[in-house]
Amino acid sequence: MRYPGLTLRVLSAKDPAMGPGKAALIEQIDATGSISAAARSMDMSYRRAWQLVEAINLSFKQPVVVTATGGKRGGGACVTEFGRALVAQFHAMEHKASAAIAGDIAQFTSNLRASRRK
Amino acid sequence: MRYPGLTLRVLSAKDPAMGPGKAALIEQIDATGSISAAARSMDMSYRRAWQLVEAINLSFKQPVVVTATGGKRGGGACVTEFGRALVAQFHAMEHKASAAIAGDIAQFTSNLRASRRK
DNA sequence: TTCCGTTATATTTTTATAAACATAACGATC
DNA sequence: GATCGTTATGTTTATAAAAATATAACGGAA
Repeated sequence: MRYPGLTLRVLSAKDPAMGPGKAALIEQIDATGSISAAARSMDMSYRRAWQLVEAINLSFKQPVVVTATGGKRGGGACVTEFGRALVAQFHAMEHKASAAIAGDIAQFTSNLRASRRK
Repeated sequence: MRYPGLTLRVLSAKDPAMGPGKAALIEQIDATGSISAAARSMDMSYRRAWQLVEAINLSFKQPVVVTATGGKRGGGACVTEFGRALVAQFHAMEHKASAAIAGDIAQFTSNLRASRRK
């Protein structure tokens, strides 16, 4: 769901270990089995995706994505059970927080001006 | 309150009309009576603060900050009652959302590695 | 009419971020 | 040992964001 004109960062960090973008990347890696395929599907450069994966793995005590090089299909990447649980918990937090303020959204957005042109 | 290693954007927008930074700026303008004093207190350039104020006022149907030029003390800026209500509601939403996931935070952050040194 | 601190705005410069490009290494398969 | 798609990494270029710099205008007060 998309809300116009409002950013509510309930939690913040200068260099967050997890966020909407990283969660989406992990899910695409899980769906495709490789960093490069995930990057393609998200219209992201492989380099950027790989750097995000590196940052994610360095942030947590346990690995979130494990990779393999070479082999019959060139290699690949897998999301660990720990990683899946992490993403699931992240989404659960999103939903809880979102539900808690659902009633306020309409009131708030009613004050927004209809989008001005350029 | 500050949480490490996690960004949870419950609401998002490409060009948000309101967020933590803008709310803080409005509060400083309200406390100091001028955009320039607010900018100084936040270690922000006057230009940047003014641009944020302009964007805020353009975003909402009613003015949030009203300004005056010249005069005995050079001019100044005031936050409208509408603006104060807006900021109050924003913080109320922050608190509601934060409270809704307070129980998940400790669990989540326990998975974070102790901050690696550069 | 000169002074002051502020609002308001344009222009330039710097910095940070992202993108683009290039290439090495891996290892199973044939 | 040649091939293939992937991981892994360095280097360069382009773009965007921020900062710095500069200046005009405002309008009371002295």
